[in-house]
Amino acid sequence: MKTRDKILLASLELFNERGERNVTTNHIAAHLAISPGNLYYHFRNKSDIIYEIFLEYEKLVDFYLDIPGSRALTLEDLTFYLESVFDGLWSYRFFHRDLEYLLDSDPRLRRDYREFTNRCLGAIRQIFEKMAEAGIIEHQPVELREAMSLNVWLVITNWMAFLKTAHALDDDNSLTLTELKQGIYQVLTLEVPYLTPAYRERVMALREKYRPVMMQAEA
Amino acid sequence: MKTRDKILLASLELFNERGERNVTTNHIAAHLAISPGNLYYHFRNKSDIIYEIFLEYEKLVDFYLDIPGSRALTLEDLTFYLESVFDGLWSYRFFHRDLEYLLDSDPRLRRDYREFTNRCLGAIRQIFEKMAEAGIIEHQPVELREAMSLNVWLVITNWMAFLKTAHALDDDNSLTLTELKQGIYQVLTLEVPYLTPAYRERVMALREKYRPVMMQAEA
DNA sequence: GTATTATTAGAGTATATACTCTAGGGAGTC
DNA sequence: GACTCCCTAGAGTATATACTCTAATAATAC
Repeated sequence: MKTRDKILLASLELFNERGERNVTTNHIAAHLAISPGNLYYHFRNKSDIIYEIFLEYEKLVDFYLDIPGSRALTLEDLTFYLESVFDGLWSYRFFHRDLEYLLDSDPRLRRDYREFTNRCLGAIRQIFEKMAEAGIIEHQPVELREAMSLNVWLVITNWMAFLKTAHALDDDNSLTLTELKQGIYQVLTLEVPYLTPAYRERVMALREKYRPVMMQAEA
Repeated sequence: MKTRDKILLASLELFNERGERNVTTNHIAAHLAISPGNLYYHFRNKSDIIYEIFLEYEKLVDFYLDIPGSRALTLEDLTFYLESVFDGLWSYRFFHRDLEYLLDSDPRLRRDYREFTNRCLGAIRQIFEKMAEAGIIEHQPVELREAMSLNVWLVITNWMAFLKTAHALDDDNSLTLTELKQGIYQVLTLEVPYLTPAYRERVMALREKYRPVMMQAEA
């Protein structure tokens, strides 16, 4: 593998593990057993590394959230979208942790991320529309659908932060992908009241699969 | 005012304005035109300052979210809770921005914040119960109410991050309390499908008051 | 083979950051 | 006046961080 790619991979790994704030360019170089000079030969600065990692993340999510216009949406599609989005969040989980700082330090990233958010919101809206067309949920006024899409986005992007801050994982940072995917339960909760009688049971069963085993230890 | 209190006040102000990560103890001292030695006479380290600020924040929210058990809940009560919570978020807005890092660097804070979250979730659950008792929303199974409370919490605590990252405020950090309170619109959106016929119109009118004027500039 | 280009090592640097240490001032008390 | 206690100044320091610079080595082109 090319050094450049190794740097990106190691950075992502370290960022995810320890948080971007706790990982310096020297750490990354040391982790790869290369010199700082080598790292700076491939990237102008830390921001550039982060930006490239974001581009990968963006590409991944854009790929998953490419909603086909031609055919009707099934429950399997819905499951796939949800699973994929949470997989993406997991693989690039450092990103949302320090998002505000990252956007403040890199105007390109700020601009791109804003557009990325808008595309995601658009995809969520589309999914809602196709769910309504497929008779999974009831039709809703545009205004309500818009606000609901935004709430879905808020729940999706911040479920992990909730787990990491409110959960009882003091010891090691033992967050797992399985726990993260319990966010799907929360997302589907938003749709519960809108389910059609025809689909209610099936969606509720799907939701049940992601139900947290035990929410949290008592204080 | 005592120097100690001045330090807390200036720290909060600078943290809110520039983000905790961008504010050093030297900055705080310089801002107050006192010496670093003086600052460290009053606080052992930066973490201690942050912890004390958190205690203030905690006290404020606990005070607002003290749900009286004796009388029925009114729409005015609900408005008060929502307004108060968003006021609190605004006054201590630096806190959620770097939350994960802060909790990682201070075990006291981690423990206290977790309990704080649980208390807030409890208060939200209570409010839902009292809204059901008052006939504002329909009764719901415990399991659904629990998941809904959590979603309310997610929307409340992350609405600001959404505004700061997705909104088109590149130039100056021109986020206003008014914009922040549009989060109330999002929270009430969660309750829309559960409103009783008796209250539906009134709650929808309340929600409309917080409606964003124009959501976001097109890309 | 030689010239050129791409890659790498590794020492080094300017700046920042959190924090320490010593000396002393001011106010009250005896 | 001397003693004490609280508070403050300000120089100073150890460490970290992002990044640079030079020289050398490997790869490729001709």
